[in-house]
Amino acid sequence: MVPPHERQVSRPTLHRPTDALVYCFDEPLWANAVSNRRHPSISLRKRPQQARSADLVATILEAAAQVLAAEGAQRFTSARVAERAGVSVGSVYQYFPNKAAILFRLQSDEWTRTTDLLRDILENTRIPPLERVHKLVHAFVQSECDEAEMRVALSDAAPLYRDAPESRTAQASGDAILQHFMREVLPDALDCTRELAGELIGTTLSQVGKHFSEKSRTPEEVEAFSHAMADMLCAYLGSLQSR
Amino acid sequence: MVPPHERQVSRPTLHRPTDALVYCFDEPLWANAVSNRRHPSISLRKRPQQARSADLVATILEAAAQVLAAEGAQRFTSARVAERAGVSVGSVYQYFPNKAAILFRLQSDEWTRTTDLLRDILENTRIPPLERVHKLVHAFVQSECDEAEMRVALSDAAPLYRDAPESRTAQASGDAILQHFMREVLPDALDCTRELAGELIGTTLSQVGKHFSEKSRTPEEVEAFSHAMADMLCAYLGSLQSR
DNA sequence: TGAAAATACGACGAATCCGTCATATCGCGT
DNA sequence: ACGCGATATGACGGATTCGTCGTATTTTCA
Repeated sequence: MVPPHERQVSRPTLHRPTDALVYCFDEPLWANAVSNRRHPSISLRKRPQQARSADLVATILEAAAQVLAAEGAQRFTSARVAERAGVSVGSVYQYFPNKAAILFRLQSDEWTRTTDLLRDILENTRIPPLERVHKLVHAFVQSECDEAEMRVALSDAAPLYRDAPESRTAQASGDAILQHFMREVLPDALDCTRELAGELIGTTLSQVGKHFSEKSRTPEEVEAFSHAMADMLCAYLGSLQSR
Repeated sequence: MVPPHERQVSRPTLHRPTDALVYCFDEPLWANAVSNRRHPSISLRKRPQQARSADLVATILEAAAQVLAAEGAQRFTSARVAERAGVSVGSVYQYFPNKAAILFRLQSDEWTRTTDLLRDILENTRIPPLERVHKLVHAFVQSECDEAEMRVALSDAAPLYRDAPESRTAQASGDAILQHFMREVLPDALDCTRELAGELIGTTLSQVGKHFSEKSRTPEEVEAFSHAMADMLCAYLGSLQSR
C-alpha cells in the first residue's frame, strides 16, 4: 500500500485517563472508513495501515452506537463497546485516544447528516419556500425519531464535548444554510431581523424535534406533530413577510 | 414538639448503591423545609425531628445547587455536596436515600416554580391573551437565563430521573394549564387541534428557552430573542384563529 | 442532671471504570 | 518461507465514586 521508504513507525500518543476531549495533532487526519467523509481536528490515535484495522474502526463505531442505544449514556463504557464489537479494550484504544473521542465521532456524523439534510431541502429552489419548510420539518422530525434511543443517549453524553470547537462549526454551517434561505424568503427584511428569525427557526427545529422524539411515537403522531410545527414556522415567516 | 407516646424510632431504610431513583414508601412524606411545599412520592430517608436536621436538609439542597452550578453534572458527587455544605457524607445520606434523590428534589422544585409561573401568567384574564403570551415568553426565557449553569447541569443529570412518574405529572399539569389557555384563545377549534397546538407551544417554550440559555446572553439578546419567540407563537395562534 | 434518642462524623468496603503495557499473533513484502 | 512491523489481547494499576456503619457528639426531657 505504502512504499517501504515512506513507511513510518506510528507510535501511539500517550494519554492519561480523562473525560475531556483529547486532540491529537501529531498524527495526520484520517478519512472515515464508514461514511467516506473527512472529519476535522480529531484524529485517531494511530493511522490504520492494514485493511483489518480500518474495518475495526468501523466495527467499533457501529458497536458504540449499539451500546449507546441499548444501554444508555451512563452504561456506555469502553469495555462494553469492545465486548459488543467482539474485540479487546486494547484494540479500541489503539485507534481512539479515549472514550470521548468515540462519542464525538458518533455526534460528528450526526451533525454532518443533519447539515446535509438541511442543505438538500432548503436549497432546492424548484420547490416553493414554504413547502420546503414543510418538507424539512417532516424529514427532520422523522430522522430524529429513527434511532431515537441512540440520539437521546448521545445527547445525554453531550456534556463531554459540548464545548468542542467542532460543535460551534457544525452550528455555524447550519446557521449559514438557514441564513441563505432566509435571504430568499425575506429579501427586504433587516439583517438583524433575519438573523434572529433564522436562529429561532433553527433552534426550534432541532430542540423541539429532539424533545418530541424522546418519547416513542406512532407514525400518525409524527405526521401530525410535524405538520403543526411546520405550520407554526410558516405562520411566523408569513408574519415577517407582511411587514 | 411531638408527645413522647407518639414518638417512634425512625430507622433508616437501607439501600444498595444505585443510579436509579429510590422510592421510600416505608416512611411518611415530609414537607419541604425550603419552599414549604409538599413533594410527592420521593421521601427522605429519615424524617427530621429536630430543628438542626431540618436546617441540614435545606443546607444540603443549597449546597447541591451550588455544586451543580459550579462543577457541572459530571463532578456532582455526594462528597462534594457534603463538603460544600460543611457536613459529612454520612449526614447527607441520613436524609437522602441516594444521590439521585438530591438531584430529583432540585428538579422537582424547578418544575414547581415553572408550573406556578405558567399559571400565574396564563390565567391572568385581565390581560389580552396574546399579550399574556409575550409576558410568559419573556418571563420564561429570563428565568431560564437566571441560574443557567445550574439548570443546564441539572438537565445533564436528567437521565437519572427522566423516567420518574413525577416527571410525567409535572408535564401533565403544565399541559393542563396550557390547554385551559388554548380553550380561551381557540374556543371553536377541534379538541385534537388544540391539544396538538398546546403541546407544540409548551414544547417550544421549554426546549427553545432552555437551549437559548445554554450560552450566556446579554440582557439585549434575551429581550430580542424573547420578542421573536413570542412573535412566532402569536403568529401561530393567529393563523389557527383565522380558520 | 443524666440517660436515652437523635444527629453527626468519616474511614472504609465494594463497585466501576479508564486507559496502559507486556506479550502474543498476524500478515505483508521480499 | 521468513522476518519484521502492524495489530490484537486482556490482566492490571490507578482513580473515582457510592453509600454504610461503628462511634462520637448533641439535644431532649423526665
